[in-house]
Amino acid sequence: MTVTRPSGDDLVEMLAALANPLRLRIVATLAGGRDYVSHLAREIGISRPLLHMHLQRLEAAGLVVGTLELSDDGKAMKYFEVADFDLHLTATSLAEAAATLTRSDPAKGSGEKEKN
Amino acid sequence: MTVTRPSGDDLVEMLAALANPLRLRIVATLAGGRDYVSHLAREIGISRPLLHMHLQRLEAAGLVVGTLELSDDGKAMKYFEVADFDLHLTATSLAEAAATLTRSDPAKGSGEKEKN
DNA sequence: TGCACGTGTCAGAAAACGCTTACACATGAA
DNA sequence: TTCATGTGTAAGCGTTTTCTGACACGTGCA
Repeated sequence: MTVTRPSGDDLVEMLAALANPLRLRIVATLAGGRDYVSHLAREIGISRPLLHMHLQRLEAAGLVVGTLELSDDGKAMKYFEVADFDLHLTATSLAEAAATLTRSDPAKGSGEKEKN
Repeated sequence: MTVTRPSGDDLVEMLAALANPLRLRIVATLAGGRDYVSHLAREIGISRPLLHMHLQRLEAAGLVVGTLELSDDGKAMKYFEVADFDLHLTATSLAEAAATLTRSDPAKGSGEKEKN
């Protein structure tokens, strides 16, 4: 498996997505096999809207992938599975990522168009 | 360097500490050498109280270490340096960590004393 | 005595986050 | 038609996070 090397902003988003016990559990459960939203919600023991929100965050970070499929009885099911990521976090690897950060850099002033 | 393998709760705390552009930049700067709070605040371009708060979070997560020292002219200086960590994040490694989570486990009910 | 430098901490506001409840729509089966 | 299943989404609310500003204390030096 190749090591993922995201940009600074992307890394922050991925870390923020993983820095939550519920979302960590969601990824862990999906690591055991793909599942659809309603069933996964029952499996973990949380409400479906809440799971929906967390899955959105995980998918936005590129950690899980969702695909809308049609079951045999014609129902629309959204299946999720974990993406193929491999993050390596070290002081030096973080320094490399931080060098590519575009937002919140008071030192560089407002180089970019950052609607902070 | 040995790979750090924290518990689920500790991992969440470490990830939360890193999931912030400013704190990522702080770690990156400290990776280039130890520094004391006031100087580091000027270096990064943020206020000292704000940096103080971020350093507290990073230290609580075990990512940086602070030591209070006395300079030659008798001033109390708090020097910070990065800790020696090496996190490896994979779907399976996250699953292992998630298995040790103690908080927010609706499936297990409230096994622990969790003042949620 | 006053200024410059270091430390720490507190109060308050704006924004983001986590969660519940309720609503909308679709399908197949009783 | 009604129920059970699946989907999505919006409103509301309490908590946490993030940040500024002001205060406290200490030392050395002009």
